[in-house]
Amino acid sequence: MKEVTLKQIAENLGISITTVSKALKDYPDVSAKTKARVKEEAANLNYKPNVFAVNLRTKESKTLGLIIPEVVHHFFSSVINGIIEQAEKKGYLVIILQSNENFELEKKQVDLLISKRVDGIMISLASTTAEISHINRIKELEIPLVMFDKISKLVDCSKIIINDREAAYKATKHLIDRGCKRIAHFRGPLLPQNSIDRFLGYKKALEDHGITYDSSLIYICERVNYEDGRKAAQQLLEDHDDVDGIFTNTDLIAVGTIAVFNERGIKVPEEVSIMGFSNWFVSQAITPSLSTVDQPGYEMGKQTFKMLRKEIKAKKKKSAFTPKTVTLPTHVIQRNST
Amino acid sequence: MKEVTLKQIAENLGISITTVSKALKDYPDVSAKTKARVKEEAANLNYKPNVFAVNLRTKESKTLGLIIPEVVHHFFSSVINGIIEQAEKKGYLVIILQSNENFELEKKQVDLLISKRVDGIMISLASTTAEISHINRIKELEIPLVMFDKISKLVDCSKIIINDREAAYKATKHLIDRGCKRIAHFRGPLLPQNSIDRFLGYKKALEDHGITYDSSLIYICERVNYEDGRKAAQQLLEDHDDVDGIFTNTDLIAVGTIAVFNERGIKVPEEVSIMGFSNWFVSQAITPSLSTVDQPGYEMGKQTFKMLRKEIKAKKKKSAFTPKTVTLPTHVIQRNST
DNA sequence: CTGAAAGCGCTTACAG
DNA sequence: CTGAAAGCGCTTACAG
Repeated sequence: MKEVTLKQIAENLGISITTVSKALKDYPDVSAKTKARVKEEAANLNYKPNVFAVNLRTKESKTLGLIIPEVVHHFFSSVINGIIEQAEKKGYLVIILQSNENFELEKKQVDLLISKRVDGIMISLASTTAEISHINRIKELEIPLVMFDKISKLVDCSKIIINDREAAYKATKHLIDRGCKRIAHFRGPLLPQNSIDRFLGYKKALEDHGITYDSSLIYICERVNYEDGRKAAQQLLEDHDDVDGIFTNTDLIAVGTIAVFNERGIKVPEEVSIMGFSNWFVSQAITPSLSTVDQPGYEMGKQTFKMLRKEIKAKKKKSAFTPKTVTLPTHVIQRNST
Repeated sequence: MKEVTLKQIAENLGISITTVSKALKDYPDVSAKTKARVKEEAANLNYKPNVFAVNLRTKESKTLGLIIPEVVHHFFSSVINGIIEQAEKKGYLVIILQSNENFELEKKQVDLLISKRVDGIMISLASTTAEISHINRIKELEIPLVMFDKISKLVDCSKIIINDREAAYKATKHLIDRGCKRIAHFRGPLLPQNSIDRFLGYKKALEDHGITYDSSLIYICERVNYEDGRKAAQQLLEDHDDVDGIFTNTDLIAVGTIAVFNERGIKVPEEVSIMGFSNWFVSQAITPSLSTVDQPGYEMGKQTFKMLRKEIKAKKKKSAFTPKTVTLPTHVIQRNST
């Protein structure tokens, strides 16, 4: 099957390639009659423009790049969902890369997307990302860029986030309101801003409510997953016997914690209240169901794409674009673990 | 910042574009000395070939398309993970589209990927896909194609699957082995092959073990999710009081079922045993933990990409390629719900 | 209203 | 060993 080109149509109709091209794009300086003939012939031959040629001419690919720490992840996959749905509606396709929380891989992936000449990049940083020169290179090349969720405050670009500190404050306050006096925190790694902010929100809530902060109640979960939650819970049980509340960095940690407590016959929430973060599907399915903070993944994806599109449009019109930060609301969801 | 092109390098060095191009690609007919000079200059200027031009010339995009029913889905996101990891290693990027189990959307997405001129397409069909002319069009255009998990037997292409019938047979037999005599099946929709096969495996297991098949014990879960599982469970409780085992089409249905039973004080597995399918993360986290069948998502993604790559390579060499079907092994995982 | 021509940036068959 | 030339398929400024 031979590919149909403008040349083909032009020859069939005995007119020039230029006119065919203009007719198909509804240029005003082509007669209605010619337009009709061209369009009919194009439809008959089922003409589809060669995107490779169009890309080369227009210097646009109508393709966006997305770098995300993990794909098998309720929250991030919800973000993907929000992004690709919106993008498709507006004629953009999305290349998805997974950094696997790995800084080196993330750097390579940024290079890959740049050399692919995507029209814009969306990124949520890996937990091990220690510096941001690779991100700044995106800015230098003037490629539209939006960061979401796991951002760096050092990069001057649009950001779609939640207020992690405030959300963590609310979560911790919820434990305090439920009567907890000695509250541990299973936090994420040291680098990511959101893990820092959640820790700070926790600490502030304690201080504001007359509870002394005790650093021995802080446990670090490097991979922020179920296994880490189990380990932290086991360690906590060895170290302390007076903890009556735990605020975890994310739901999976809380699920691991509850699993250990269930196995050991420790009653949740009677003996210890547990608070998750993110509202994964699993949090409503376990027993006891998990109180948590709702983190709007789908909406975050949607807003991320929309912001990127604004920047792309501004760039095309060569009009100025000032990066904006959008903070999405969160709220505590009370279930049976608190 | 001006883009660096071959022309730029050629001018700087006072040689032709042709020679620069050949030097960078290590053509044997360029002197070692010239190659060295060209490579040095290219490195200095941080030259990156313009992919748009390369695509146009080589008629290759080094980009693949993936259409998947749902992204926020443990199994499918694992498949995505397997695909994009392998693809990236081999220099391919992947555009991901979500059909949302919608036939019409799936058709449009196939068109989109075709017009994007991806080098190959990987697809898992939507549950509502009623006919496959859109898939056959991919074949007609000679675009390499691999189907996985939710396939159509009518399409002549490579497939990466599990033996759904056998897996369902094993799952049902497991319930029988655990002493169940009256076993219901919460099945998926009527169209998808895997939902049909799982139903047939269930039926066959009953027959082989002297249990009469009773169509009133079959409930259809259209969206195959938690809510559907809850509804089916509630309906079952109204219709029957003698069921002692349930085999569900997928884990989420089982999770919804267990939730209803927990709320009503029906003991699992003492009164009813429940068997899931797919081994989602959630199945190990709930109480009681869910017995299920392991469905290797990551491996399926990996094999899907590998098969597609073989076909792409064969096409490039214009050598014949015979579609193959790979069936991945599954096994029953016993936990506390049976 | 129509079309010749230049050009996007690369690759490669061919001549010398 | 080097390079002029054609060409991938499109877009668009310009001339008529």
